[in-house]
Amino acid sequence: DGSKWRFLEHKGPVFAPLYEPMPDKVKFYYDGKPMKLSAPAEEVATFFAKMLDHEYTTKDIFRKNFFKDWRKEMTSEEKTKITDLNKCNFSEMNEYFKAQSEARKQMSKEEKQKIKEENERLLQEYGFCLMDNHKERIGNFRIEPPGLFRGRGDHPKMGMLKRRIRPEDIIINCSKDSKHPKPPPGTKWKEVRHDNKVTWLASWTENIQGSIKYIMLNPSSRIKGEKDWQKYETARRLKKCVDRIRTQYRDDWKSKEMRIRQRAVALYFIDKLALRAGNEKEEGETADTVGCCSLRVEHIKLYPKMDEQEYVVEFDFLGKDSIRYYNKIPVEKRVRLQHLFHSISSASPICTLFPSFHSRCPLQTSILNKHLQELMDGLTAKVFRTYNASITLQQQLKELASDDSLPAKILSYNRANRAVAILCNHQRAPPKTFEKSMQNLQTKIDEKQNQLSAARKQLKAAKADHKASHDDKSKKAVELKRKAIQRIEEQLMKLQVQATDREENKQIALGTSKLNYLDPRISVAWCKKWDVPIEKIYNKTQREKFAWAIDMAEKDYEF
DNA sequence: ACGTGGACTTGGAAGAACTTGT
DNA sequence: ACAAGTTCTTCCAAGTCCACGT
Repeated sequence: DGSKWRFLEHKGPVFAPLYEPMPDKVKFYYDGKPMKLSAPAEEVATFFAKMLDHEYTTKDIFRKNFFKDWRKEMTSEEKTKITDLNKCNFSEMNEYFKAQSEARKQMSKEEKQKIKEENERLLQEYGFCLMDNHKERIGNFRIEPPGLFRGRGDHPKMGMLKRRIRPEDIIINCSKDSKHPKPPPGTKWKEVRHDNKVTWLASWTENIQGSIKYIMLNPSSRIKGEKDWQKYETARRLKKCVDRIRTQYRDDWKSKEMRIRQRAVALYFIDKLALRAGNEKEEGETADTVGCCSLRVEHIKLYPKMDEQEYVVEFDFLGKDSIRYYNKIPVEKRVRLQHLFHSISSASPICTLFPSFHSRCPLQTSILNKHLQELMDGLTAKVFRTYNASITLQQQLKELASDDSLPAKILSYNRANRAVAILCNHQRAPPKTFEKSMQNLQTKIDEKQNQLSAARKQLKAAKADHKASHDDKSKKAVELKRKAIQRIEEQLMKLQVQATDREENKQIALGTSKLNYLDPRISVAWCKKWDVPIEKIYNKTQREKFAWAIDMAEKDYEF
């Protein structure tokens, strides 16, 4: 009936610590002269000071937005005095924070232990709730602290002040018959409601985009786990009818109706390239990123012939989180789509790729999803990502499966995982320490190789010795050397595998696919089949999230 | 039918915690 | 014991999709 729980009790959120004013000796300078700031202005200044080493603070938009919002917190005198951000010197504040974090690192064991215990106490008190007779872990029980908004990519709002959230901003959601959370002394909640049609425990409206933020349960909770399971079951249902759907959209490429042809091409891209749906967004409110339906002419190039291949489409656009998507694919004969090639050559680059000439509006995700819903119950664009990710993992694991050593098996698994991450375009910035850590590994490999050749020489010597003397002692020595070589060879192999894995993973982020796209039962089954301990694949958090799958899947599980 | 707000999933980066080698 | 390196956890932004109201 749409209700998500019958009973819900919790203690409410933990608020961000109050602002602690700077010690007097830490000065802010305007135009070279020290200046004491009012507490509100000083607090916002510290947000900027903390980020001084970050590239953000050099960006024009960031500086402009910050300065505008900072001025709103100033007293009228401050406002008249401070008129130019370039004349502001936050470096003492910046050094103060660096010193503080250094001091934190240098704390004694006891002090660190004390902090740890305090955190643990907070977690025990606020980090859990009671939902339908189960104690469940809350995902984010701390309210986001105030600070400067950091968007990704070219975000027009970067640098704006994210304001402090007070109890008066918070809506609490819990059972009527539960012990309601108490607001801090002298304050009130915005509202206490009892809505069991939703899963969140508390919410507030954030001031940058005006969107709502929630406090929800941890992925290990029943409510998230069931949903996750359901998601993979939907993807498995798609597996059963994907052939039919593919046949249909190929047929639709020939449709007389432009609308249907466009829909079919979009669907093809979503299926083949695992593109996101691409909802329309309000212009100027966010970074300019696109998905399938919001692709513009400027994002693709068509090559009637490229190298050996005919009809190549080149994609180059910024997707979610402003991550660049770049790919070239030869399209199937029938998708050489008259209309795609036609309309693109004449259209302006900023036109959407799927405009509509006959109806007023371009292809929208809602239209696409409505169509998908008719093809299969519960089918939406993102199900294709889940389906293609999971089926790819399963296939790759079949191909890569081997009776190799454990490290080799894990390399195989990571490679399969990597194939999925590449499909979904999950990229990361190469780690700052990447080159160095590769070098270190190489040094280790070289050392191991030297060790190996030394050991081989020793074996030879031992053999010669044995030949000469033929006694038991020398025979034993030969055996020992053999064993030593075997051990070193294993170690060397392990290092080499590690190096390969790391190199291949330089710019690939495996986490997102592992956590959100791969049916965990595939991995559990693979572990059981090949005798790989599940801990090698999933860490503690991941095992908690996928507890349902670990319980459920046997070695013959098929996605 | 359409547009908007709301709820929930997905995403990479940064910071914290742990491990390893010296 | 400690510094460096690696892995885990947290953070919070940015998507998807649906329900609801007009």
